[in-house]
Amino acid sequence: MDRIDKKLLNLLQRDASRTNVDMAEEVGLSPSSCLRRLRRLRKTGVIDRIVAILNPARAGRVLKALVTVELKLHGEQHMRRFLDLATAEEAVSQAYAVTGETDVVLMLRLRDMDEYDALCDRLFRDRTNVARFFTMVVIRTAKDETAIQL
Amino acid sequence: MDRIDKKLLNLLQRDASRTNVDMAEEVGLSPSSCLRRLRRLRKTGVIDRIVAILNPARAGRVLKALVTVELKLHGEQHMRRFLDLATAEEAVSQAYAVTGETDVVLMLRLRDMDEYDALCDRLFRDRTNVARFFTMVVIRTAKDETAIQL
DNA sequence: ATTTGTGTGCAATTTTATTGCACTCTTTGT
DNA sequence: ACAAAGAGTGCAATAAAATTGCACACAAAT
Repeated sequence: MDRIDKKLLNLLQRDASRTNVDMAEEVGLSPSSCLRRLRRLRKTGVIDRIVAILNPARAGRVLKALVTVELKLHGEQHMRRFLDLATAEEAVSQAYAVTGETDVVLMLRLRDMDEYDALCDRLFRDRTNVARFFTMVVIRTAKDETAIQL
Repeated sequence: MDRIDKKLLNLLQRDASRTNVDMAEEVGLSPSSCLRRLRRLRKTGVIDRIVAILNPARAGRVLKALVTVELKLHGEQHMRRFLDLATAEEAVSQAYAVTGETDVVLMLRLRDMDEYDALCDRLFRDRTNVARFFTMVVIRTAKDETAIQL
């Protein structure tokens, strides 16, 4: 992981659709040498994957919401059961077990409030071990960055 | 946005490093026709960008934390000022203005607790208009999905 | 000094991306 | 109903990029 690798990773995190030839020139390497570095970065797992990021609005998920969840029973198996339940939901894009005031935090991407309502039914009511939950609807997204600064 | 477009988007959201030829075959189109669809999806902004997702641990950001922030002054300009401050921080990967108990939620990716400490100094103390903040350190990431289900 | 391992550039080859073209199908206007 | 226009497709030729073998350079270890 030298300076050139970091440079490549920064480029890729911003735009991974560029050609190898193009990036090779930018970092000052031959295309073949650059390609070997890229393959190594993927193989060693520094690069987890290359993906397309869609425009949520254009993809039909207009609403974002954060939900903090407090469980009734806090045992490992109860925690896991709830996380499994949440993870299986399409509308749940992030799910974390956390320290602090609550046990779980979820990030939702929703089509509309009906979907929210239905989701609450499945995750938070009935017999799902949830003591309390607080929903924060996202008004403005100031930053939503996939890149990690190196 | 027909069935084939959706199929392509789903493929790309999972793995955008595949070749056009490869995907063309999977969706049952000729490479040229498939390429034209991909270009259209990018041009119209359905595909926002293609990026590399790094392994946070291997990239040196081991800790994740969520912070809910309550501001003292809630005016538009105050909100904006705080969000600008937060957005400028490398360790802040997501920043949202939200409804509910708090005003702002931040997602942090940290190298260590020293970085957290320094960040708190810059964002939450001094004269930064923060009334209160609660930090939830992520214990387990059950889901962290960039894809949007179509 | 020799060996070993890692990284590099060059050049040849294979694979992909890209483009022009003719064709089909659907929609729109007359 | 019929012609025109628009959108999308496959094919084939061409341009560009990825991939690989090879010889060389450099550094660390023996």
